[in-house]
Amino acid sequence: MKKELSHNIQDYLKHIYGLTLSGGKASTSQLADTLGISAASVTNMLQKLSKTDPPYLTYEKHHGVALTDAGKQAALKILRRHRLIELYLVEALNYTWDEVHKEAEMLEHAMSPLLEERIDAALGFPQFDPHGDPIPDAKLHLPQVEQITLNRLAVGKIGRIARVPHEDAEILRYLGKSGLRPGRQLKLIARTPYDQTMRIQILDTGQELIIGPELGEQISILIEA
Amino acid sequence: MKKELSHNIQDYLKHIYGLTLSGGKASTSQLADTLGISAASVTNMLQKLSKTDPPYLTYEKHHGVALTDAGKQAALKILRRHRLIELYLVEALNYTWDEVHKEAEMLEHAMSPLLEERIDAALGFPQFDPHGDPIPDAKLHLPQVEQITLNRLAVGKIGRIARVPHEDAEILRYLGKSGLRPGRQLKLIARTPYDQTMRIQILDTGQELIIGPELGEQISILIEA
DNA sequence: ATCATAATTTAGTCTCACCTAAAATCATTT
DNA sequence: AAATGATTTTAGGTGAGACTAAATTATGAT
Repeated sequence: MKKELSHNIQDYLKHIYGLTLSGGKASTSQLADTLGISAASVTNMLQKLSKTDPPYLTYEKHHGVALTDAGKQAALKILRRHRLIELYLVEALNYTWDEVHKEAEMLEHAMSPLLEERIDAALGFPQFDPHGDPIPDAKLHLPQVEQITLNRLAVGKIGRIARVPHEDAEILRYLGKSGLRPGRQLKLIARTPYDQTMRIQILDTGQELIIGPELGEQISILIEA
Repeated sequence: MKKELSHNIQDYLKHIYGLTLSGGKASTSQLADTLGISAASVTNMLQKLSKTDPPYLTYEKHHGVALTDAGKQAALKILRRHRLIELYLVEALNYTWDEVHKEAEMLEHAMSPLLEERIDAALGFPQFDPHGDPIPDAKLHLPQVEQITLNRLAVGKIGRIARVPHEDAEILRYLGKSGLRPGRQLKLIARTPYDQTMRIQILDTGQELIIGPELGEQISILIEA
């Protein structure tokens, strides 16, 4: 019943959570892509995970999957560990924010509840990881925040960066160099009508940057003015 | 060639290293016992590990195994990680020494070279873990120490505790309560001829204790007087 | 030296999580 | 409504690492 889920299964659930965050279902091929394995393998696993007791996801042939509550809980548990580790590595062990994702990916599966608790306490029960992603608390509740993507910020408005993408080390090094990190205030100077490219200014440093809409979609903002 | 060894194989090598430390070979059944699996499974794996390129151990039917140099290097690498983790947990995350072994057992397989390096540095390149076991350095060299088991200490002599057993949490809690930990000075008051039971005094606290020969074999001492 | 018992090895299975190739289904355009 | 192309599923297979049962080899007591 309260069996430990395998590393693999935890990864599946985590990725499904990520893919279904904005509402819909996750498709077999999306998962195959993000997990880096074949679609056939994914199908097998999805069928298996929909037939456990309790089931971790709802599965309908050819129509993708969504997490059940049990699946969501399991995903949040890993996510909590992942994000606590990321923050801990930065705070305590001098990691830069582009180094932590891969490391956390390995450690999250080897973390005991005790270690989770100790790290949480050592960090002062933090709510956000180095990329601004929310950390579920011990009861797996997420901090509620209201944020929009940079793409949806109106021209002339000021906002505070809440969250940046977290997986790609190269992007993170670029963002870091540009001063684009959670907590910083930015103002949207202009948006090109044709291709939606944005010109922004980071108020803390005065620096101006051009940001395309793909990246803009992945940056979340708290509106301030 | 420079393939990553599987967790399982790493565990085999680590345990073989432990069992052959004092010179001899490790037997199939010893390994089956310490690994908690069947002897048949062990035989399979040993044969496999003796036929790799390079081989990790030398195997002769019915006569046990010993590590090759390649096997020893691999074992020391895990041991280094294991012991660094143990010390780190105690120093940085408020673990007690009876909690760290199991945790390290999991984490050692999920540790990147970078994390190993950062933890090593954060600890100031330590030479011994919380139980007094030597930590191989980055080049996998062990600190040289001269120590004998408590069983071999002469009556009336004073020694400093160098090393205690590390796996059994219950023993560790007992040792901790008794003040029996690395660094403490003790004097061997008497040894019963019949059953080799020892009466010792911990000089730092004045406390006296009775220790049997099985435990005495597992406690290492630096002779001081 | 023989015999009983213990330790080890062989042989044959099992499960897990992946794979490829082929078949089936769905979605879109004509 | 049919055809094309993309996605998904089925079917069958692989390697790792465990298992049990049976066979073999070693050991130790008489």
